[in-house]
Amino acid sequence: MEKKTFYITTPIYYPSDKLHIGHSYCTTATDAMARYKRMCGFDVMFLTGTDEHGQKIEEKAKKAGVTPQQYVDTIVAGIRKLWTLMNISNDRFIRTTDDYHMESVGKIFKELYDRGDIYKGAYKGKYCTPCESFWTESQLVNGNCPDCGRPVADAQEEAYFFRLSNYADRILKLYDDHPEFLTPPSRVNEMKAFIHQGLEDLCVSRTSFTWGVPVEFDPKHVVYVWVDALTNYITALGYGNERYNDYDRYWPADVHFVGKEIVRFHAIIWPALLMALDLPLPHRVYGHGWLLFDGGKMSKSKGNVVDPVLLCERYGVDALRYFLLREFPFGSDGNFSNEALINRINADLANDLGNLVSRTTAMVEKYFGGTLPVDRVTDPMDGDLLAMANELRTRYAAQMEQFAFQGALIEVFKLIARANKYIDETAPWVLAKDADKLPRLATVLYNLLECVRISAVLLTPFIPDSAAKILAMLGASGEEASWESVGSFGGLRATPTVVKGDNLFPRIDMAKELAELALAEASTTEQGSTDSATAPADVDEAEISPLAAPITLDSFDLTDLRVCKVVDCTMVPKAKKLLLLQLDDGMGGRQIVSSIAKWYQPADLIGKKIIVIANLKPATFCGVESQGMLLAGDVGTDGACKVIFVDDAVAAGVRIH
RNA sequence: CGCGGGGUGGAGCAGUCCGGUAGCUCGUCGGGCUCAUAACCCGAAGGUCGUCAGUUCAAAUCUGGCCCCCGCAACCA
Repeated sequence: MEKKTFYITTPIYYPSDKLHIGHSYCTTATDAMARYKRMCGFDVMFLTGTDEHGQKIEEKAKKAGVTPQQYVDTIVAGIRKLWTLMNISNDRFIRTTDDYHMESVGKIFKELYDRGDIYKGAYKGKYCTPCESFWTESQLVNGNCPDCGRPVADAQEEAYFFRLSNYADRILKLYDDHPEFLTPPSRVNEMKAFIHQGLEDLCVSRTSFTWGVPVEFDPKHVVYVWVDALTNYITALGYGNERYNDYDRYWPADVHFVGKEIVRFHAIIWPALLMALDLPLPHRVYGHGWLLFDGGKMSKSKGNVVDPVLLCERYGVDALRYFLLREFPFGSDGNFSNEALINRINADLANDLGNLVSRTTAMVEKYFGGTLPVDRVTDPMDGDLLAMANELRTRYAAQMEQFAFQGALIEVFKLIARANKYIDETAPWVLAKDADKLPRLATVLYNLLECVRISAVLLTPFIPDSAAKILAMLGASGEEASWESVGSFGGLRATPTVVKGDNLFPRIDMAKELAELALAEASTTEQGSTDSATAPADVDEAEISPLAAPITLDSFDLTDLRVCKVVDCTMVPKAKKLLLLQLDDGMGGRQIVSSIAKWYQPADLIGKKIIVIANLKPATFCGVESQGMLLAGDVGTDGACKVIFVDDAVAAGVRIH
């Protein structure tokens, strides 16, 4: 009989920068699911890859002085290395710059055009002639070109459009007919609301850049992201190309794992494209949550991007994989913190699992020289443990089938905790003192080994290397390490031989580690960019950023600092973070905007004297011009700051030097 | 009325779809054990589940209003 297939994908990532922990999260989850399904006997296809075209890459490459292809090649090499490091078991890796993919995209675009689902229209926007760039309303800064600041003009560009609007009804029906299509369910409401706002046809080609798949029948156009990126899920199987021949075998996909920010593309645009092509739809799309850092979104400018490579090096791949999938419910956002990571490693992996393995194997060696004898004496007090072990696989599977990684791991660790308790209840060290009790002792230790074995098998998708080490200590391989063998208690042979290994997960000294981690992250951040040093994690003293490069007095004099009196202060309309300050600068007055509304009320500032960079080029925020910047010192990790106030004796307008 | 997520013991979270004794980890306090990675086991303190109202025999859970926090949206001066 043919094995049942299971096709699972991650999004293809955009290689404009190094990947961060958020990408690792999604990919690790996908990997765990793929490994789980393989263990259950499915013929699994696990696909990941990179989305490499587009204007942004083109620009980045230009800045770096390399070709776009050279640029992405470097980044993609890093990504593949990261997945190797993290033990990701993808079966295939697709790049949208792969020739076979580009060939397929060309054909798909043409087919959609021939079917009438793609038509030629005009893309309206704002055009900056000197920069030769199109911008949307929302990209403009103060109504001007965001690059050069010069005025833009209404313009239109010829473009091809996909008739997305035609599919609104069919997509709504899809959600109703197949409630499992998009999960968790909260995402469905969001999509319905979006569709009800009215779907517009989708721009699927551009002429303003060239880094993409050319439109075969109109070569000044390149295919824009949607048709190029989303179709990777079928081109990687060989749809429209000769490179692979797996489309019939694996399509439709069983599940696309995607971040919640791209649910819309996968739950609206992708099904619409497939409908237009008359192809079957994926069974499920799962929109997982984000990892937040200190409650805020990770971003480069906040300096809180967490580097997965660094964490793997310090704690091991399995510890990181375990943490990511145990700490956070997959469908919701989660707060990443170094403290939580270390805490989780210590509490679960070191204290509970690692220590259980250690104490169990140590006792088998100590009391029986490593091999259990065959004589047994059971006791009613074993019942609870055995019942739990018997049920575990069923409970675990129920969670895994819902992509509830956290729930599945909680189930396994309930057995691990129960086993630790069982040691206390049975007190093997007491049994060991009485030769008559040795059969009972052997039973106790067998029960423990068996629980360890079942746990290790079920943990394999999450912590593959460590689970393998545990099974090796028990001498369990082949059938004794199989999914079938953990369906009920007793799969381990009666007289196992055990070899105690090294500590699987050494305990981590929290205080010491947090301090070192803060330093390590700071140094990687500095290498990567000019961003200020990363936020200190639970370190008492504020982190002091490194001294800037020396300057001359002349260069300092370029900065005109003035004492200004705050005459009036109000909130900027429609802005949450901005205060508008009217200042007496001794030169007729000026206004500045400052993003300190979170920490200062207008009343806190009125009448005070502050220092302003007075010759800073004016800029506009939320439609309000700011003619300078006030000085303030950071006091927190979230941008909190204290304004520098000046002694009232200094008159407004005085230059600071 | 811009869109979305969230508010549960000191901290971080589960539970909310499918109402029925409020659970987990860490921390604190007390006890036990000595096989083990100063780990493990037991016990205790600590919560009006943001708030107001409604439905119900019964609400963290369902309904409506309000408050607060966060992300995104032209807000990193």
